[in-house]
Amino acid sequence: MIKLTARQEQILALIRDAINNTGFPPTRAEIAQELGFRSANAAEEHLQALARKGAIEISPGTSRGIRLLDRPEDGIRKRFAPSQMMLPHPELMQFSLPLIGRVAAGSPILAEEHISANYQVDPSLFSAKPDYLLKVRGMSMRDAGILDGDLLAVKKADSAKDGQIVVARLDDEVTVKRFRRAGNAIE
Amino acid sequence: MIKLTARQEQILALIRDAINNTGFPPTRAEIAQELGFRSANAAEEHLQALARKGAIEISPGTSRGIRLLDRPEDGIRKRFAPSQMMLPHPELMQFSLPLIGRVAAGSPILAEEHISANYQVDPSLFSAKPDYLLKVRGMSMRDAGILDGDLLAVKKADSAKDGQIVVARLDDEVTVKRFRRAGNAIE
DNA sequence: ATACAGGCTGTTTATATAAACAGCTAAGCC
DNA sequence: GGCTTAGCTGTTTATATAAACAGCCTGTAT
Repeated sequence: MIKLTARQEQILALIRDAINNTGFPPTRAEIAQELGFRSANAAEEHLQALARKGAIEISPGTSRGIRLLDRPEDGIRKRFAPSQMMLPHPELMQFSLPLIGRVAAGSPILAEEHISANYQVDPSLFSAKPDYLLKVRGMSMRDAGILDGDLLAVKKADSAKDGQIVVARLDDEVTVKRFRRAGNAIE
Repeated sequence: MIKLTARQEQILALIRDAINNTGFPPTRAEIAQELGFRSANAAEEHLQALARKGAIEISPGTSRGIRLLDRPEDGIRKRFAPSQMMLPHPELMQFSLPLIGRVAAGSPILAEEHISANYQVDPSLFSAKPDYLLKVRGMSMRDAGILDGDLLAVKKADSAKDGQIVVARLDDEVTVKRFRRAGNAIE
């Protein structure tokens, strides 16, 4: 797929969110409102650009006729679901991680109510057992290779080493960051 | 949920198919055409009936504003539990990490409803046990080697070191970022 | 310097769509 | 019979929505 601009990635993420949250794709007007555009035509042009680049497919003349052309990315479920039922040998056992969704300020991150799903995770992918999964929103960690929509396997810990990527809970916010302490300052 | 008539089940199946095939719910007219109705109002009434019985949810005034309300089976907890009950050998123990999905404002992040799947995760890949998994969306962390669709193992922590990549919760959204504190400001 | 793409505002228009209203039929129920 | 529910046809209307057209601005490549 042709590379997208940052703004186009944002539009794409917004469409994904809309589908996940409402069950159907957004209209041009809804996209414009969400991003603060004064004209819905800005959204229209972004959609055209995304279609040109193969990120989405547009059904002409159809309201909300936006289709994501992402990879299915369901291989995870296919790979792991069966193994869970079998559990033949301990060494082949897979483990299941809860995917944590968006959380409002003040609520415990590991509350059961925030678990949107459980995934079977391939043990060979991790050196230590994570405690849960987080879906990444936004592009702020692009430089660290963490992209919008990423699933973060989170492991609880009381301390973090310098340079480690951690999930920090600051006040009401949970943030994924690379831990780097400079004197008393925490980045 | 109130029991549906055969015809209503058919409508519901049609809606499901439409979403799976096109990516968005059908209009009244499309439902009518699919089933051979001469009037789209027949579809409208079926939708109203389905909404009354709790099978779907309708967004008034919204095109294709149909949302399926069937729970993707609450077997998440059931599937999740077994792997924890076995734990044959401590040293071979695998762990199950839940993939957290969408979470409404104010709800606990690890709620069962937010777990979209469970992944089998290899404990050997982590130095510490993550708490959950997050799926990365977008390319914002590309420079850190975290790509779209990646699973992030998130570990809860009370503090973060400078440079660490952390998961931050802003309002309703979870963002993965590199933790960087400059004086009182947190980037 | 000039062309061009990305990203917008603003306006307009044809049409897609939800949704109300009026009827009609068959089956079940008291 | 009178009443209700499911399941339709047919018509109408207000609005939601896609999509074209005209500009403007800012980089960046040529």
